[in-house]
Amino acid sequence: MPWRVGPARRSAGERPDPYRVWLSEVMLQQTTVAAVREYFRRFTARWPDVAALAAAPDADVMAEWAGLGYYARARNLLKCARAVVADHGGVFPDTAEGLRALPGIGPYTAAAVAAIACDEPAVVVDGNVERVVARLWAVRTPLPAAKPELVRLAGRLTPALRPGDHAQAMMDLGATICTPRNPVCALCPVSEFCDARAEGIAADLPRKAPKAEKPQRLGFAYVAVDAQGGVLLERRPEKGLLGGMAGFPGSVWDTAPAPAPPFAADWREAPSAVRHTFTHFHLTLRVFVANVGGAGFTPRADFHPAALPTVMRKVWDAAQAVLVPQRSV
DNA sequence: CAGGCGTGGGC
DNA sequence: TGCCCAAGCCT
Repeated sequence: MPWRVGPARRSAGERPDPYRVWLSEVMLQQTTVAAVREYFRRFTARWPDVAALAAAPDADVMAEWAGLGYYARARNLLKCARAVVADHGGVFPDTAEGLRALPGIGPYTAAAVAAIACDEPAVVVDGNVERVVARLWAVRTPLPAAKPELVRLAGRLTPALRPGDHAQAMMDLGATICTPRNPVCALCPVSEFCDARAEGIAADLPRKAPKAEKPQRLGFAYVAVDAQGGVLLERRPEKGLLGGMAGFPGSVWDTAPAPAPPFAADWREAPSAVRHTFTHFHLTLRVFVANVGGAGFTPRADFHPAALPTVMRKVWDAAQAVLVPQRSV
């Protein structure tokens, strides 16, 4: 990964920049490396250190995070950066315990940053490590009940020397070889020590509690565009789904919402509804469009669909089918 | 403390 | 296609 410090520079005594390690680890929470790479590049180009990020306007950071998901991470990212500047002189704490006290840094991220950036032999346990350890010791207890046991076992493997490299090696092993389905045991460097492999149950571990079915929800979204191409946007409340992000006005999203246009107009329905799946429900949005102006519209020059969360970008895309073409300003 | 909280990719 | 999920945290 581009933000890593390679072995040559490591052996020269160079440590990774804690700011970059922290930023990458927060972005990687529940998110794949492929999805993170470009976001990491843009964030570090625009805000090269924690002081620069701390000084950034909220809306700029939320817009840059748009599309990456779990937007509470972006809100906590800013809170954390500002806390580091305000309470720690602009320097990240150099222990897992100190890091853990900051917003958006939980047990995993605190341990990962401490191990990678500070050489602290912290026990780093993410989903990959849980899987690798559960297989090595053939732990049959389902998650999340097995978590404390898996942390204990992971601690047995954690070395005093190069704990950061160890943590990343464990996670890379889980991401590339000891995968959730079809683990490639033939390529695994520790297959001879793996109890699950010996028992022929590697692919069945770790066991997990069954997940609840996602309910269907419905909603109405309204795209108003004025004669100059300006659009009506609103900022969503700080807490809850898509908190703090920009979006189009609309109804609540539940089983039988009432239409909720922001004002009376000749609303025309887009031919195709938007379908989108969130963590805990499926959503179908009917999209309505009107070519009208009004107060508070965002000028076309300030409107960037890429700064919208993905579900809202889908609404914008669906609206194009019934938008009267605008003359460019 | 179980559930809320996004998204894109892989199979 | 639809379902699985991925380097979790917060309340």
